[in-house]
Amino acid sequence: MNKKYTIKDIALLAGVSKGTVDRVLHKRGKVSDTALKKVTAILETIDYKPNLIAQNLKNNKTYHICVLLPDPNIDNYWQRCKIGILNASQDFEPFNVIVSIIEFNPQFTESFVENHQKALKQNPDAVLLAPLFYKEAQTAITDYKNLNIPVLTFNNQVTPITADGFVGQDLIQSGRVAARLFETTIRSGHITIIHINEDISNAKHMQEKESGFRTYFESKEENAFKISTLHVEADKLHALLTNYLENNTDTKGLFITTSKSYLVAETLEALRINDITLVGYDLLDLNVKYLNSGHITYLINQNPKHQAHLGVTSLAEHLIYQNKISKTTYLPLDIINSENVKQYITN
Amino acid sequence: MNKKYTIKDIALLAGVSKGTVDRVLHKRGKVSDTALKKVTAILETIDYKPNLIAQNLKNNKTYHICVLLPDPNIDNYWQRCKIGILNASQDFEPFNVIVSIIEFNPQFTESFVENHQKALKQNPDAVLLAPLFYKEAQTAITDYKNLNIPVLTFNNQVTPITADGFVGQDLIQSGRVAARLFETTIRSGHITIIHINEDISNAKHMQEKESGFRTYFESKEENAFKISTLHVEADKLHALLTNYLENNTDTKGLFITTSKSYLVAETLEALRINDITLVGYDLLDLNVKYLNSGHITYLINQNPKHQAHLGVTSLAEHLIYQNKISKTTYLPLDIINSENVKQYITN
DNA sequence: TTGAAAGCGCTAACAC
DNA sequence: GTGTTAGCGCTTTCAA
Repeated sequence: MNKKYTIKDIALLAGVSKGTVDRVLHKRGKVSDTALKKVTAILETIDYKPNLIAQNLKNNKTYHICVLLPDPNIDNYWQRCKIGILNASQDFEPFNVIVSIIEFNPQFTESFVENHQKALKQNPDAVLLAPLFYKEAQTAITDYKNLNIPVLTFNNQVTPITADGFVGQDLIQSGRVAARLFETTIRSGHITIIHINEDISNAKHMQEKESGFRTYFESKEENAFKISTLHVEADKLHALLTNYLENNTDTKGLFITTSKSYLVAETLEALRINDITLVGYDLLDLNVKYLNSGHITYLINQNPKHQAHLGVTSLAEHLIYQNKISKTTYLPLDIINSENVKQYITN
Repeated sequence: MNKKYTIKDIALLAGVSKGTVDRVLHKRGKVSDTALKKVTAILETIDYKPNLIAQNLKNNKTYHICVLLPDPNIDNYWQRCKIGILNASQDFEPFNVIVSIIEFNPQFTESFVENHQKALKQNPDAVLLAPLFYKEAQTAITDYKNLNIPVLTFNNQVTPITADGFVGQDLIQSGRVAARLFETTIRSGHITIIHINEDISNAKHMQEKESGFRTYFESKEENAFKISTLHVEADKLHALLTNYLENNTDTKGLFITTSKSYLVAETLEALRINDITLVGYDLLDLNVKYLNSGHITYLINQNPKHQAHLGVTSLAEHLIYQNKISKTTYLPLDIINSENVKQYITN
């Protein structure tokens, strides 16, 4: 029988008081050798698990988690992150965890720095942040560490970073997923990787995806593909791509490394091109529209909502239950086509 | 300021005792009109949310959830379900929820009936079951309903079923996902749907997938595909398929509606056929092996682990927090290729 | 009909 | 060092 033991039971068995048992369990010292031995002896024979509920009932302190992320109004990608954060926030409300969201402008490092200061002032018990800017993020993390505040990063993995953990995706592998999709869909031919630069903060992201993409093909014995790379500013994309496609009529695939693949789809639609396989990222409304129209063949879901949710959950459980924060958590790389997109959006 | 109100606060504000407030909150009657009015007046002005933790601390009754599923040793598909159940079980251990797993033999209806009786004897507070056999499942559900025990079904959606809810996948849509995968990979040609019958319990499953698969192509303006269907017993598959492929050299795709696609891959490997696109279901070890070797092109993940986890979670939260059990929960239809399979297995 | 009081399991302050 | 005690928020019993 696996009876549920309580502190009271242990105290009774060991012939000491609850207080002593508590001191032993929490290694708070001030316990005689004999008492210590008696209690540990009991603890070894039974399977004692503290009642986490009761533990937290007493703890009427409220925990404060601060999340630092880009303003979804400036970059829509972050909207779903915000939803994930709000959901997680609700989950932990009964445990007296409050989550405050601070938004910065992803176009300016100054905005990040400034809002990081704002976060510091709130004196949070834990911080979740999107380390868009390498240097500034590093400094911010050091600030928190000095104050002994646990920090978790998400979405952008910047190594070597000194945060307590990271939640996100393996971007190299994500490039390989795209590569394999092209391999099965077009089998051979010319594929162009398009990096759409809106702001510098994405550079690392895009580069890793390209690296995974290329090495996938390079590691094959026979490589039937020709790979090119194109860097474009969002506002010049239409003109440049139109021109590019005219000069590269052998183009069979386009791999867009950011969430702006709808911009490319718009161009293809305008040019009435239907025979190019387009693989991009993220379930933005506009991307989904073009996925359904067939202009985008596959989207890889970076699952921002789940990332953020997991980040908050991980920190909350660390605060409440003293759970360890795992160093690296990689989320699945979801492959989305027109037929399975619905469930990913509604969930 | 959104202060956290407690029953004590309300009692103080209303000038009554905690007991009375509690009676009002739980509509247990035995409250005078005046007291009732005073308390409800207060409740309307403030935002009171009971502390779920404290609520459950008192509840030293343990909840018992019973899960009825096929023996994973007989059909390996259910192994990951079991893991999901055990995980969820751990999550709710602190809340005094115990989960017992009862396994039946999916090859015999009698085994289901017999084990259902075993479950009944345990007098559980809630039941999660895989309704493999329509008629017998229906009877079982009625039994539980008569005893006022909430029942959730998972994995197999059998309509019209009278359970309180269902967790699983949209199988029609799942067939459409496969169809779209073939459309992008082979563009045109002959595809054969293979139903591998091990036992009758899968019939409905396979039929729905086929239906979704076919209607996807039928709804297109121009249909470049020829679709055939093949029913095979597992032990006769190799011989029959070898023969079939000899007589149907135009075969470009094979869609396997069960988790046994590795059997087909074995045959293709033996015949040294590499140019047939194979789409199957589920991340069984053997399937993953052939996914990595390239004999299987895509797998659709039915996510048994998540299904079962969600089922147990949903029931546990119903018992603990009186959460409603949602009528239908559809999980995402994950598309898996050799490059993203890893994250799905380890998570 | 109502308030007072005990107690769920755990923690922490406080006497001894 | 150690036991006792009060209290976290809520439920439930019991007297009044």
